[in-house]
Formats: sequence, structure tokens, C-alpha cells
Amino acid sequence: MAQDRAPTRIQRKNRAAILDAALEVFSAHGFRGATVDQIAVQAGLSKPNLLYYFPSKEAMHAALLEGLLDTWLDPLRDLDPAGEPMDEILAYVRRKLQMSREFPRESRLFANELVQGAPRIHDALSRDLKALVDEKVTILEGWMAQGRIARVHPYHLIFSIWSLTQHYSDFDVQVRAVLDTEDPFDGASDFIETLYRRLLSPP
Amino acid sequence: MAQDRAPTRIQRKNRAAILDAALEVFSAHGFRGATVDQIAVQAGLSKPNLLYYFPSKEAMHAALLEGLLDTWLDPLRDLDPAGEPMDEILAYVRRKLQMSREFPRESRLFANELVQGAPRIHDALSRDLKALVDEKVTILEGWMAQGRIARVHPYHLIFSIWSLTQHYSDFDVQVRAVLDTEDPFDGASDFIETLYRRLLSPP
DNA sequence: GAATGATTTGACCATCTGGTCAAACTCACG
DNA sequence: CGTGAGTTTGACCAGATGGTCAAATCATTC
Repeated sequence: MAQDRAPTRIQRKNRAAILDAALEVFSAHGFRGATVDQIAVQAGLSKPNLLYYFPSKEAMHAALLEGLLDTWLDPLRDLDPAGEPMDEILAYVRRKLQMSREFPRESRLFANELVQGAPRIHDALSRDLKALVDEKVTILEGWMAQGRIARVHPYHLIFSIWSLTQHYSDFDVQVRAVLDTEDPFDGASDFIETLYRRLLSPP
Repeated sequence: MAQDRAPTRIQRKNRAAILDAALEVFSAHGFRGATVDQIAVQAGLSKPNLLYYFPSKEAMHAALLEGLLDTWLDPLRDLDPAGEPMDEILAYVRRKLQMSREFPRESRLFANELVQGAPRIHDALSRDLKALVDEKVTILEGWMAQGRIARVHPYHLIFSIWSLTQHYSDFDVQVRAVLDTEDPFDGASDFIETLYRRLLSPP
């Protein structure tokens, strides 16, 4: 089989092209809404050729999802308990927003999965995601106890950051329809930063 | 045809059952991910029977979407320019949050549509939605100019309300995975209210 | 440049799915 | 009850879709 040992130059190139095409199509239409043919056209390869590199449509989707959650949580992972609380949180917000802006397809792939009940990543959520959030919430609670940031529900604080930042990639049609702008993120950064400054400034 | 004049008792009952089933299935799997068979089973009717009441799967989806945007915007419509600014905004937030809690399926139907580029409601968005938001933004700007609430980007203020409130219904799997709770809205209301009080209190 | 393994593809298949239709059944009403 | 309209369904169809396969083509190495 092609996938067994030391990938060749062609294998690397084609697998990458397929995953990119799959990301494009899955993020735009959801798993069920995407067809292998669409992905093949997008990748510039024939359908049987795709299935030479991936055993099934499922496998392509799984390959995309596999690394995604990890990458997606990296910005939160970098929240430093030793840093200045307000700076750390604002930096996290900025990283998250930048990620949404730079990788809207990944964001939508994830959103599609979540809206439909996350059938394929449910376990990862209640294991890895929960563990990381729990850990970071402890840090936030520490900062609040020390009076270095205002006291708010720490879990909802994190949810709010996810929600505000991803809104601009996941629902960008809506934002664009209202704002009539090219870049849905325009002005979002300032607004969100102001929001968290006012919410979290110690009394 | 059945749909022509004065619907009978049976027609009313069955059409309602079909739409409820369709909402259940479409909101959980998206348009393409839903099958007429699933809807039929959910509704307790046979597939040809569904197609006796609706000419196509598309028609069922359209019937659901038709009223949805209007209903969805009602909370914003009620924002009263004559009211006390902070009260009005907080009341809007509460109405929106309650709507997400009470009608999570409708919210997800809408989210599914938006994430995938809103192919079927794009026009309604840039017409009706935009018009309403523009109107209400004028009110917000007035309040800000009078110094009755703090000055923030009014469009992003509205986006933030949408984003924060709908997050709990659209992505409730994620919230539940982290919080380990029955009700994903638990605590959300207090958090969001605090957030807008601090963001918008005049300087 | 021949041999070997990697890559590509046209043709094909089974299943799923939206939709049709004629026949059967049920109901309301005179 | 009988009758006609309203309702229901089993059987069926056409097209889409995920996936297979043997044969052909290409790359690499000796």
C-alpha cells in the first residue's frame, strides 16, 4: 500500500492537495453535504485517485479533524499563569481572533461538526478540551481571588471568547450582509478588546 | 390538491407534525444531511405521505425557514427608542437568550444555514436583516451621543449579543462537554448581563 | 532500457435517496 | 349507507454517490 512506509514526493504532494480540497468542501457543505467528486475536482485529481490515498470519505474527514482540535486550542494553551492577567487574557483573545481570521475554513469545519452534535469528536471534547479548560479556569480563578481582574464566571468568560471570536468566521455571511464590507473582522478586534478591558478591569 | 382551500383538521395536524419532524431532523443534520425518510419516521408518517403534503424536501425546508428569520428578529424589533437605554439593551439580551433556550432547534437550523453560506436566505439577510439592524444602530448611536451608554461600535455590539446568546444553543455540545451540566444556559444569563452592564455603563 | 513498484483511471457496482403513481383506504356528509 | 373527496401507501424509478478493480501509465533504480 502507498501509505505504509516513507512517503514519496508524489504522496506528500497529493495527500496535501486532497486534504486542502477536502477542507474547502467539508467546511462549506458539512460532511454529508460534501461529495467525493467535489473534493476530487477541487483537488484536480480523479475520484478513484483520492481513494487510493484515503480509504474513504470518512478517513479524509477524520484526518482533517484529527489535528484540528489540538491546533485550535493552542492559543488557550499559551495562557501563562506567570504573566500579567489582563495582558494574558487580551493576548489570548487576539490569538484566537487571528486564528479565526487566518483559518476560517478550519473554524467552519469545526462549527459544522459542533452544530450537528459533534458525533465524531465528542470524546475529545469531554476529555482533552475539558481538561485544558479546567486547568486554565483555575488560573483565572486565582487571578480573580487576588483581585487582579474582576470576578466573573470563569467558564463563561472562556465561552464568551470562543463565541465572540469565531462568530466572525463561522457566520461571516451574516456579518457581511449587515456591514456591507469585504473584511468581516473589520473593527471586531477593537470592539472585543474594549469589551474585555471593561469587563475585567479590577474594581 | 390538498393545499388549495380551507385546510381540514387532518391537514392541519399532519402539516404541523411534518414541520416539527423536519425541524428536528434538519436542525440536527443540516439540509443535505437530512433525509425525507428520517423526517417521515420522526413524524410517524410514510414518505409518500409527506410528499402529499409538501411537494419536495426543499419545500419543507423553505416552509421552516420562511417564518424563522422574522421570528428570530422579533426581540430586536422590540428595542424601544423611548426606553431607558441600559434597560432596553439588557431586556433585548434577555429576550434573545430566552429565545435561544426555548427554541434551540430553530437556532441550530439557522446556524446550519449560516455556516454553510446561507444559500437560501442570503437575500433576506442583506435586505430585511440589514434594514432592521441599521435602524436599531441609529438608536444606539443616539444613546451614545447623549452619553447615556458608553461609546462602542454599535454594529459589533449587536453582533456580540447574537454571538453570545446563540452560542449556548448552537454549540451546546461543547458547553456541556466542558461544564458537565444538564442546562448549558446555567449561569450564562448572569454572566452576559454583567458583561453588558460593565461594557455599556456610561463613564 | 528493463524490471519493479507506485500511481492513475475508465468502467463498473450496490446502495441510498428524492420523488412518482395508481390503487386502496378513510372520512364527512347527505 | 353510499358517494365523492380527501388521505395513505406499496411498488417502483432515475439519478446521485461512495467505493471497487483490473488494466494502463509513470517513476525509479539497477
